[in-house]
Amino acid sequence: MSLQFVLLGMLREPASGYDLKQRFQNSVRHFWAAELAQIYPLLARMEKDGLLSSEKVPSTQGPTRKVYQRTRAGFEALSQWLLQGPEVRSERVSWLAQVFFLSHIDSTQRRQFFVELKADFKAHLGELERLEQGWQQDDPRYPDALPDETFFPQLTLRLGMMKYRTIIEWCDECLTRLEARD
Amino acid sequence: MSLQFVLLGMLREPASGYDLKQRFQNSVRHFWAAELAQIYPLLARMEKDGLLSSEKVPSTQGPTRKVYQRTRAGFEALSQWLLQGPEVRSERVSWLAQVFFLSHIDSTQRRQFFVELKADFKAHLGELERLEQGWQQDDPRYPDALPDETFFPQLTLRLGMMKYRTIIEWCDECLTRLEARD
DNA sequence: ACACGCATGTAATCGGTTACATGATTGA
DNA sequence: TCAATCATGTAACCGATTACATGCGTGT
Repeated sequence: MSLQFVLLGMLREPASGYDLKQRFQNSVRHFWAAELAQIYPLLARMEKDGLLSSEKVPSTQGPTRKVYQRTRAGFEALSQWLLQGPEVRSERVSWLAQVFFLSHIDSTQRRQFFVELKADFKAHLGELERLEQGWQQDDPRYPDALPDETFFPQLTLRLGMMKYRTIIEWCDECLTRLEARD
Repeated sequence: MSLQFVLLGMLREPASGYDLKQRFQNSVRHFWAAELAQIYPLLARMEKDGLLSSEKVPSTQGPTRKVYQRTRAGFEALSQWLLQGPEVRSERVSWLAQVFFLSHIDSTQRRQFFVELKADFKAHLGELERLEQGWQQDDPRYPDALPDETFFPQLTLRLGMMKYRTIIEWCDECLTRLEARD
């Protein structure tokens, strides 16, 4: 049910489903993704539940837009979610499961696996670093004097980079240890 | 579909659904979880697909056990999965989403959030550290002279600890930065 | 003429969780 | 007697993915 709260959080300013999907791309994408096919029905249900209100706004191109707003109840639900404390759920990381069983393939393939893994996460890290540079250039208050609404997003960005760097470091470590064993 | 491959990987030696669930608890639990209600039907389907074979073995207590074995095709499927390279999928981390929107609650509650988060991950780290100590005491070859079947699991354990330590470090950083802002 | 971006949605399916049903043996 | 462990499964539901359907406006 967290998508509901993510949508509520993103509706600081009114937006359509289409808008929200865009907002996902350049903010929470690294720890939360959602498709339009999931967003549209959920918005409808949230309106029915009184968490959102909507109004139709004609569009310059395409069908009329349905622009949603947070209601008072919506805001309450959001803060309740945050006040409940951190929601730490068990995650599923398939590439870690693959590492766990990597003894089933031969040693060149094993090394290759870590090389690819490292490349993947280097690419992810690069994306975040570019994002950071953008923010840095756009706002001289970056990072510690930022207003609350961007300071907390910045914290998540920072953890993302730290996490990716640990994984890259670990890949290197694995590669040297594998070579030492061969 | 990764659960399928995790099961194939765990079936290095024959096991029942119930056994497999136990094996989850003390090995892959930190990056993959599964309930019996998901395991039983999946095992049945995998047998139908020719990846597993089963035989009924009477039990000392409870109903007769259904013990599964990997077939040749099952082994092929597993190595194919590993040879395809790392499966890096987008993850959903709800507590990070909460941090992203944390500006919606007041500053004491915000700090409280990070305190709880840190405690949660310290507990997780503790579990892994205890697991490591056990392995260390059981096998003098730990960690670099271990046989392949336990060396790779050990790598995943190590990354788990590294990841949790970065998160804890980040929590501390967030707390000092928040105090500096207030 | 055709592809692309805007903008809305539905339907089928899949992976996972929660709750329920059954029944034997063992130990407090 | 009662709870726990062993051991199998089914059913209902929920969250997420993939595929499909529709149609306007703009630029090549």
